[in-house]
Amino acid sequence: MRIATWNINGVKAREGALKQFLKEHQPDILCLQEIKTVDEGFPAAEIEGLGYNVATHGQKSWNGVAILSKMPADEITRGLPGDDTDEQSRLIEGVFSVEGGAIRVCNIYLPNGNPVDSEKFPYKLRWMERLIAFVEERLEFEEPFILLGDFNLIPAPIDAHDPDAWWGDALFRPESLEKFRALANLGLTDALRAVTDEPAYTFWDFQAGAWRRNAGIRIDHLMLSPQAADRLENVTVHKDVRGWDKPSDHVPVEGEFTF
DNA sequence: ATGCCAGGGATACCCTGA
Repeated sequence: MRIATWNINGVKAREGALKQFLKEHQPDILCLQEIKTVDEGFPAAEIEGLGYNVATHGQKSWNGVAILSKMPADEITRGLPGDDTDEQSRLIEGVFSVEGGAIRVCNIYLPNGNPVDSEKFPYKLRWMERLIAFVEERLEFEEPFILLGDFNLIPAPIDAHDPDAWWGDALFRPESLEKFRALANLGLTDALRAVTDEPAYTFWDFQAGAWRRNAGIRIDHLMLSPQAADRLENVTVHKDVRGWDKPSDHVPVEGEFTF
């Protein structure tokens, strides 16, 4: 089974690219972030026409996440617990039956957190604390659990073309990375780093010729419970997608599993 | 220190992203 994540940066602007990717690669599950629409605005009929089930957790203008899957989900959960006042749509989780059991796929769009002297940075850190509590509970199930999406976190200097340029940024601040390590230390494996020690970027800014200069960062991740990590075969970063017409600034990252 | 570019929504010399 192949499970992918892609920050699509607006599903309405990217409908053509989304269809092309689904047709070319046929992932079993594709998790989207930044759909930037309410549920009713998602082109569900078109995607269902390609053989996918669609579950969305949308929001007007910003954020919004979705899970596309060839098999229907047994269960869908929307929203991150822990703060009833948080209205941002940044988490959707699906449970899927596989041979011999079930897998749980949790799709997140973790807050960016910039600028760090604004409310956005403490919101990011609090969101990560809520995520850690949520994942801790999920791991108690001791089942294949895949936490994937746009983490807005650069895990290590190797994950940036120019790490010095990111010093002080919310994506690379010590406070942010400390929480990322706390999350990983619950027992999650960074899938990409389980298969390669080489740089592999997933985001290139639209600005300043970042793509042309390969000035990228790795911020889209698949984090695996032990039961999922045991079944990991390979990870593919679909870098070519960044070169398509009217691309998103992120590219799809796909994990291949034996279930 | 700022804008670079892009999408959204309603058309704003505006907001957000990373």
